Amino acid sequence: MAEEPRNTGAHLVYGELKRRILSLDLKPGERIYEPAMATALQVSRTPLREAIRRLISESLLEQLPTGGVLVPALDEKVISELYDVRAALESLMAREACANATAADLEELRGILARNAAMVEFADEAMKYGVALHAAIARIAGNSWAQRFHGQIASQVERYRYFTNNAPERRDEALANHRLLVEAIASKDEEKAAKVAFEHVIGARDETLRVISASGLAVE
Amino acid sequence: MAEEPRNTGAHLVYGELKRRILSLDLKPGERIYEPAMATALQVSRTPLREAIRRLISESLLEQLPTGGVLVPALDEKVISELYDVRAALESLMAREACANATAADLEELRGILARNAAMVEFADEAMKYGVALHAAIARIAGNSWAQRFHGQIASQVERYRYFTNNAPERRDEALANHRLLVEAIASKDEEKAAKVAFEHVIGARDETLRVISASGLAVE
DNA sequence: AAGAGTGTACTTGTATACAAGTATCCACTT
DNA sequence: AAGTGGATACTTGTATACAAGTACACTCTT
Repeated sequence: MAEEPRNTGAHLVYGELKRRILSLDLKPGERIYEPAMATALQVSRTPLREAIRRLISESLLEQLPTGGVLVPALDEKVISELYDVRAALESLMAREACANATAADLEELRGILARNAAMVEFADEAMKYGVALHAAIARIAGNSWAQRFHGQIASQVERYRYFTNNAPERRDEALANHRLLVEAIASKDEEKAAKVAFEHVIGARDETLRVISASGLAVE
Repeated sequence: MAEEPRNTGAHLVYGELKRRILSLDLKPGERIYEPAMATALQVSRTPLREAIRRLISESLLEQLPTGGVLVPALDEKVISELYDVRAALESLMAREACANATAADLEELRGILARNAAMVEFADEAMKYGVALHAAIARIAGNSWAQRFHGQIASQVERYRYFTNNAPERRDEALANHRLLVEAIASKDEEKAAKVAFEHVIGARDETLRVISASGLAVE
């Protein structure tokens, strides 16, 4: 995850393309033509290709057998897989956070939790502190590979953001799970923490799948 | 993991560089200079750079803040992280295999197990069937993202191959764990399967760390 | 002698020209 | 009319030339 964003053109192009993909500004299924995109971004094909290759390696772009490149379609099966892997990773990080958390760390977690609770009626803020909690746990766990994979998963899931459920009762449930998680970490109960984290994410998965099957997922 | 290895020069170079990195033919800490490597591999810098970038994105190469590229050093902390993530992923796949395994799948797993048992006295063969068992479970689980990450982890671990313990008693223990795992999958006991897989890999981690601290890990 | 400054050799980053391959469209054949 | 053949326009893949930046050594100063 530790990105050194060296001010090279390829990195800027990477960031811009990634932003467009995650925001669905570049539509799923849409093909990318190098010359057109290069002129649009005002760079030559060389740094553009570098950015494209990197995005392919993260599955934020997809390579056709013949060599063309396109934005991957959205897919219900894939999102289920993503949440499952995310559950496994967050579960692991919760477990490792148990072993590593200092008193100061626990204070930080409880602080985030309190802000989360205070803001639970505001969807944006609640989401923000939820993410902050996960980030803090990831930092405490200190497993760079878990963080890296988790970051890739998060990027993927971002494309399905439209289908996540932010209803108030859902936020209450998340908050309750977060409380359980922090307390498990505080009591150094690895098994409990791992289990709570796992099931929390699985719950989010099922909820998202429910929203998708209700609202319909456009796949071309 | 589904790689379409299109016969492009960049892919060949990628494969060759990866092979050299994993075999420690390119030594940890060694820097890579594009012009020299390009002439050595008889391609221009363009496909070489493409391969290098891809390897960087998999952390099989490392980029210096100033732009140079080198082979990452071996590091005891990292290998612990790798095994932990691997444990989480294999645990997940074992769980998912429980849900998906057909009678034919179980037969396949038991077949591999039997061959593993028959060959337990031969290190290479035993290792081979161990890998085959994990591959079969991964296939049955059918989670492409878990497989993808697991593959990356496996590549990383490959560089530490020298430090893995292949002693006979170690192989017996692995076989016993594999038996437990297959039986858990056969009985559709997700929690059991997940737990056995997790602890099996954690055991391998501890053994590897023991070997490393005994034999000493050369870091420059 | 130690340090700062400068110049040179070499590195990576980018643009562009070219080669090879793919798809599409139209004419032509059956 | 349908299908096949080929020519054409356009795609991606590669090589190379060039620009920008980095590191290192050497000299000159103090």
